[in-house]
Amino acid sequence: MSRLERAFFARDTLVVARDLLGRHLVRVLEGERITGRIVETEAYTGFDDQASHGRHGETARNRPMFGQVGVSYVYFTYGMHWLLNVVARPEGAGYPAAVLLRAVEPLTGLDQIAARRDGRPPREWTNGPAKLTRAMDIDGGLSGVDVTAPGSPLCFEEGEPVPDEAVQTGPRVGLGSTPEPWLSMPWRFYVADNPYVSRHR
DNA sequence: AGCACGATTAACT
DNA sequence: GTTAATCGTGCTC
Repeated sequence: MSRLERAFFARDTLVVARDLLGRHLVRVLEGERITGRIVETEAYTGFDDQASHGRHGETARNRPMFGQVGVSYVYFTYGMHWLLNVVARPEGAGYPAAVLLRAVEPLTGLDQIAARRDGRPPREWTNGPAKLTRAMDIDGGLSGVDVTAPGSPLCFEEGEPVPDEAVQTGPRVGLGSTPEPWLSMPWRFYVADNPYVSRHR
């Protein structure tokens, strides 16, 4: 299975978020591959997106969002959760942007995932942004990783693209007090009727 | 220096 | 449906 190259991520953030559906997220851990089929993403883009971590400018935390595309951005939130993004924007675009990985369908490394998600049914292993990082042992140490570099502990592979009729969109999740119109922008992408898409209120 | 809150989850009633 | 857990970040004083 071939790896997604830098050019894949050097496109409009919304296009990349959409195109990541059906692709495989690969975590190489102690020589073993934990992989999942991506079924849910969200786009965060531009200085004006009031929901994006990049909205107040560059800081030590959000630095990857301002850097090269195809690099991971992993951050800590709610005092206990790590969330995984990958930087994506057109070449030469002068703004921060990234795609949040919200849910995957487990494919390989099931034993490793099960061990990290002990006691829970498979459906709840990776159906949420913090669940998948827990399942795949992803934390802040994996922020700023070039996912297109050979031998990287994190990468993306071609997988099988999802046809338009199987793609659904909607507002992004968990934005709380974010003002309109950003609160309602349909920048969440997910595979229709897939049991691993995250559930929420 | 202090403080409110978050791109969430799991355990309750 | 409601709420506690838990702490780094970034804004305000």
